[in-house]
Amino acid sequence: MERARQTGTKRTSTVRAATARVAERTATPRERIDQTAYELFSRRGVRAVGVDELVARSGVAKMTLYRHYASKDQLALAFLRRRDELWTRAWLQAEVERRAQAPAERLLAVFDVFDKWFRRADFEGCAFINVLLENDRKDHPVRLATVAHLAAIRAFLRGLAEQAGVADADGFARQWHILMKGSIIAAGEGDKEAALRAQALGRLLLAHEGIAVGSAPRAARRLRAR
Amino acid sequence: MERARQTGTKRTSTVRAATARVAERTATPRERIDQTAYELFSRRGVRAVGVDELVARSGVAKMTLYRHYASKDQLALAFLRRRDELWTRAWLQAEVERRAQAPAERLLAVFDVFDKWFRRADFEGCAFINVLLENDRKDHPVRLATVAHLAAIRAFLRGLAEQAGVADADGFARQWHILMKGSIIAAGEGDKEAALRAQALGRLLLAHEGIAVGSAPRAARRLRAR
DNA sequence: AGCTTGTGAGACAGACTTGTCTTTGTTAGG
DNA sequence: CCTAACAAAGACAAGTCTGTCTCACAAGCT
Repeated sequence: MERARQTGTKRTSTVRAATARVAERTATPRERIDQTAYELFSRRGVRAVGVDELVARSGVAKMTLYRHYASKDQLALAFLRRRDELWTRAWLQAEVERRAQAPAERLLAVFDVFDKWFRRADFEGCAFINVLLENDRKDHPVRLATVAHLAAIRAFLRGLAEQAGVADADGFARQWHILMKGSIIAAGEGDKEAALRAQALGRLLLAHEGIAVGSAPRAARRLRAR
Repeated sequence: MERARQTGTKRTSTVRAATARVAERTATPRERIDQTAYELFSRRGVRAVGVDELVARSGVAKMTLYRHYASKDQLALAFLRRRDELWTRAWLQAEVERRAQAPAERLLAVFDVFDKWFRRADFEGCAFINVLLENDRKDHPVRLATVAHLAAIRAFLRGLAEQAGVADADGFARQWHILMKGSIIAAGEGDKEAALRAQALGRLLLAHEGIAVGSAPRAARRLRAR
């Protein structure tokens, strides 16, 4: 079984070998831990990142980490909360609300934001889905937390659906979320147009609900025309 | 970090402790290995299953496994081929073709098959997605194989789309696959109605392509009515 | 009978895992 | 200035991981 896990930085045989620092040296140890955990867990999942690497890259002593977090699981839970703050709220929701005003337009804007995300060279996939699937036991607290954070995304969608006047806002939000998750997996396979494909399906759903939206933006029309 | 990985059978501290046999004793060692790997990898992914457990549950010596497969990665590749044979072709495709004749009806039947799958108590998720996401390196051979197997599923969808007279059959198949993958993740979160939600979106897409299909089956109408 | 081949059982190596402990600074507050 | 608290570095424990090795045994073939 191959065990190399280099993420850009080369790694020698020993764990402690020159691993690039991920967090600034100026921040407090706690902040360096959180920052490093965020970047490593986001990209590779919780399981694939060891405490040793985390400690080495944040430039912090292992005992310092274990003083702030009782276990790696606790750190994982803190990471998921941070991901919810930074990714779901400060990024996805904020970008969506910045790009459109009307609720239906905001729902469609989700996929405009995804489109830019999928085209980034360092596209990392959805950390919640990654952590959800890497945990086989259904009752594991880390897994339960990811399910809750995914439900929080759905709550945002449901709010928009209600504002848009959808009858069954919960069912609508679950359908919209299926489009989002499906497109993220497709993007992980390498399909960079996945967001536009999902958005086209979203337009059909909005139309079926009798909700008017503006004409398709240029990018979506380009996809349809090819 | 919790490390327990019990899957129904209780496990004591030592790996070799009484683990239930998964494969019949009558089969050849090679068959017992393949059978055990299929069941364990399908349910928990490759990473989470150790060679020791694999060996204990198949009732085979470790050296016997390593005589047939040079490494765990090679065994994982064999598993993916077997999953393609048993899950994709002998199960999904066969069930779809059994349930409907017309290509558009067969596309919709995918979600009828998924519906029964999602409601099974031992629903295990899509092994291809699981293996895809548990491997961070994009060039890893196991990851490349999963991408190929997912593309094989899409090829089946594309064939049906062509028969149904869809103009852009590849784009259509990718959209349909997004619905499938999204619904699988939703089912993994616990939404047992996910297949019907995705099917409703599929109906909208077929209608948009100008393809006539029969009325919604009882289950889908029930979902819409609630 | 003798020999080859495959097999089960298990010890073992070397690396990696999480988490604890000790020792040596270093820094901030009184 | 002195002390208390925090932190860095790293050894260490106990267990896991993949993969190799030996040894005994059993079936099939010549």
